[in-house]
Amino acid sequence: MVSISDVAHEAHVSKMTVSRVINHPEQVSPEIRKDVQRVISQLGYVQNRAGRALANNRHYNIAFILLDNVNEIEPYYAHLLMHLTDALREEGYTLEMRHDRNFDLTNVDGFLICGARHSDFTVLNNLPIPVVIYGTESGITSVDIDNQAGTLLATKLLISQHYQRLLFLGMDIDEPFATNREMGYRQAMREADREVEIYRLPNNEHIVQRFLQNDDLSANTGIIAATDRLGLGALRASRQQGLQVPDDIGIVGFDGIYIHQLAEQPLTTVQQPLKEIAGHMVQLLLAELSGKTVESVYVVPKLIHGETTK
Amino acid sequence: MVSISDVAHEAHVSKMTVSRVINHPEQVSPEIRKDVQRVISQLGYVQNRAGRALANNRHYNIAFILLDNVNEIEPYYAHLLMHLTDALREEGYTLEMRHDRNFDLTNVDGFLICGARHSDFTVLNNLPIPVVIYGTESGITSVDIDNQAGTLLATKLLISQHYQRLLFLGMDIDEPFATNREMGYRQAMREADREVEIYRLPNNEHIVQRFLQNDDLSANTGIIAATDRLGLGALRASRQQGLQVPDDIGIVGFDGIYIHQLAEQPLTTVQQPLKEIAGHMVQLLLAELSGKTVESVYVVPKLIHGETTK
DNA sequence: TTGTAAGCGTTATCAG
DNA sequence: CTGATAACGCTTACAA
Repeated sequence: MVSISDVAHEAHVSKMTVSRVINHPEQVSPEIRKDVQRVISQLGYVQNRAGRALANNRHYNIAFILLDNVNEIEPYYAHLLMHLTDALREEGYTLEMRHDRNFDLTNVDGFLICGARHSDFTVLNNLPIPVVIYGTESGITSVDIDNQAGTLLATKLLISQHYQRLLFLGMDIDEPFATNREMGYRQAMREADREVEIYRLPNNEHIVQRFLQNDDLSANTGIIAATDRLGLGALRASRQQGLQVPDDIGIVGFDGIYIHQLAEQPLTTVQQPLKEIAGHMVQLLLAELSGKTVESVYVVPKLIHGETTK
Repeated sequence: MVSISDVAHEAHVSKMTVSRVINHPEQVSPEIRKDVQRVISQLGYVQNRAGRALANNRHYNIAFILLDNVNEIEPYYAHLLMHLTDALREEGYTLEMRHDRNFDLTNVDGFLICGARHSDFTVLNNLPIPVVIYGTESGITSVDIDNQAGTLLATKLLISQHYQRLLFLGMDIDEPFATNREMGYRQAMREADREVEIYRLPNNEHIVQRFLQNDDLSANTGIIAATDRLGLGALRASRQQGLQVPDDIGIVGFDGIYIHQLAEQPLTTVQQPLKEIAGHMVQLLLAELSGKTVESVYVVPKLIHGETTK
């Protein structure tokens, strides 16, 4: 493996000059800089991360902690992970995968956290290294979609398509994203001067389907679902009752990764822009690492039109 | 952060003795060893990986490369990843996520690869660091399920449940796992002295469903699908034709992660034991890293009984 | 069995 | 703008 010394020797400069060309190029005279850069690419030199880590008292390693139950891991985590990986790699960082609540600080510069529940936040708030969560919680740097804006879009779409009864399938958990998705629906209904109708259920398509069996979904019902899995259950219940989607029933899901495509009819859904989210998470974390104060970021999600709305 | 020197000082020994207690405890006298261990846990000392990496010319970092198209990432990769993470972490290694074909050797001790296609193997064969793939390819250390044994099980199940027409829904790609799954079906049919009926399709439930619409699935058909997505398409086609599953039609999928549970009726499927696979992959890679010669491993998958067989 | 010295590759600091 | 030196935390080789 070619080291910085090899480059220095070959370029007839000191190791420090090479180091500077890499880290503070503006501090090196143009000619020498060019020369060193040429030698670097000629020799195929790449920084040794261990050496740099030791010198900088940094590890160039970020732990990505997925706190959801392994058996409940939704496909979109895999996509978020890939995007985080890319974003970190571009900045010279490694992503270390984890899924425990130890928050072990060993050999890690910061945490990216996903699936954290309310009960985790006291711990997270007191960690001595930077943390960015995917979700919403005051006091912690976070990136999230504007969940309320998402269901607002969804509900308005169904209103504009003249569905009469408009019901919301929410989640039976008390987490900000769940509450916010419900609020978007409430807001749209209020603005349209319509009566709300809300059910809160576990995030499982089979349960939803069974639940809606007992409900006469009569024609012209619009269903705003807090997740694609809930939407999928609604779709199945509708078809089971012999109703046509989207002619009789309109359905909009939420999340827009994988499940909406796998459904019997592709779901119209509010899509989480995971690449954008990952980018923000990494940028915020790196900013915190370099000592800056940062503000949480909220991204407005977009409607993806499938075949469950007109 | 507490370092090896702190421990050495506190325990009134040299750094080397501490190092030995960690790496070669048998070389240290019992009393001193105990004493040092006490100090270690008292101070909460943990090895700095960068220091160790630099001294050992190792990085303690393994790249996990997911070569499938990002948009086609199946949920089971997320699970495999989690298990690989755990297994590596237990051995003191970090998992670095990647999904490109650069095979960049920088700061990495080995590769774990997933989704490699035939065309990748010439490159993989000539890498200067250990590689373990998930899949089958002679010449490269690999871990795989015995795909043929899996479809053999699946086919035998449907035969034993007295389905008359037994058709195989295979994939339209020319990769060993696809071929082997087809061979398991062929073997079972040969042994039962039955005629084979094989269709090869893209791995997409919508396409399969459309394809089978034109086929009169008349009662008593058993369908062996090469993947759960294909099985899901078969399930939908059956229901669309008004046939009862599993009374009229029996279906067995393959993979057994996520999709089989999301289906309208939980699919009977051949499940990939991902935790076991991840464990083998890591063990083989570490063995190679320590210079041992190793043999590829094949794991026999198990049938999971859902509601698409009797 | 234990300790000393040197070095892994990099960068911060300070001197020129 | 450039270079010499020391230091980061750890381990190998050698000495005691």
